[in-house]
Amino acid sequence: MNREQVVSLLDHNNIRRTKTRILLLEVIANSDTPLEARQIYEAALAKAGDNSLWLSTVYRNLELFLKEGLVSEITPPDSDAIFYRLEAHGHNHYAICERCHMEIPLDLCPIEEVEDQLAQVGFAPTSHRLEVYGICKNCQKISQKTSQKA
Amino acid sequence: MNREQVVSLLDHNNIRRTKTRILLLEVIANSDTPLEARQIYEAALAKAGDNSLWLSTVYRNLELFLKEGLVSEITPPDSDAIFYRLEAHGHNHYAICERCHMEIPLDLCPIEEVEDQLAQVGFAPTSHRLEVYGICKNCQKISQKTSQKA
DNA sequence: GTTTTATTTGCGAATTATTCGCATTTGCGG
DNA sequence: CCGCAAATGCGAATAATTCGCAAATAAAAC
Repeated sequence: MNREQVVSLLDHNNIRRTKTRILLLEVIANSDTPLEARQIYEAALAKAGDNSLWLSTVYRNLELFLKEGLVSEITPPDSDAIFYRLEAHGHNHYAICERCHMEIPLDLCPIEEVEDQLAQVGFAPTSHRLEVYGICKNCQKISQKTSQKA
Repeated sequence: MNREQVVSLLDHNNIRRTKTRILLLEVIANSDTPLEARQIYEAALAKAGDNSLWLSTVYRNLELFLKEGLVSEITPPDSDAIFYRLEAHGHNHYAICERCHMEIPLDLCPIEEVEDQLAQVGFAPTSHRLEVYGICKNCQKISQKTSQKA
């Protein structure tokens, strides 16, 4: 995702387009794995040359992006880290590798199946997500090489 | 879930049954909403009379429970709080109210549908979860009463 | 049912993550 | 351009999480 696309993403959501926000969104959008707040900050620093932004600003903007639905966060089932990723336009179905955190988007949306059940109890859904955790093909290979006995 | 059940849960997972762990699991298991670390700590204190445990111990045990798969954590899509709940024996499909955090277990498991796709890319699933966020019936009522105009 | 041994906890200190406050700067509509 | 609301720089304050180690405790071995 290039700068222009990021900018129009901001515009469409009525978010003022500041240097920092464009930078942060570029980092998030172009990462192939979700990132922690700290990682986003460091990547942004690296991308821009030192001293160009502040950690508190990262937090403030992550909060904003979250609220506006531009990004979403996930936590793996066996740790308590929080990772942020671009919220891909209603596409909340992923397989996520527990080693490298790579995400594989899933085509099928299983929400229809449960809608009946929800309707019966009067639950009004606003969003949903399906996450399949496991080990991706590549990481399987790596662990084969690594563990000759264990 | 009573004390005995909690104890056997620990036993089955080869976790030493200490006073603290039983207490913590009881709190988690008997809450009808997921709780934050701090809340678990406070509820446990209240349940046991003051000074009987320490926040760092709560963290240590949550980490353990997570690793052993006794509990799991979730974060709502629009905040970065981490909530812990009993991991209900492979039952990872919930509708979660964004107001009161109540969970409604879902009957259907949609994982089979995506298995083909995952197999094609060599992804080996270990766990999955489906979360539907929204507003439960009860909270809908409340907001009707509250907001006479807005 | 004692003794032994490895684990867990109490407790506070240390570290890290997150939020706040406020003066200065910056987007953006007129 | 000008003005104003919003955003950022920056550090301080607060909250969350982890660490260290001696004392307490659970399960194993006797």
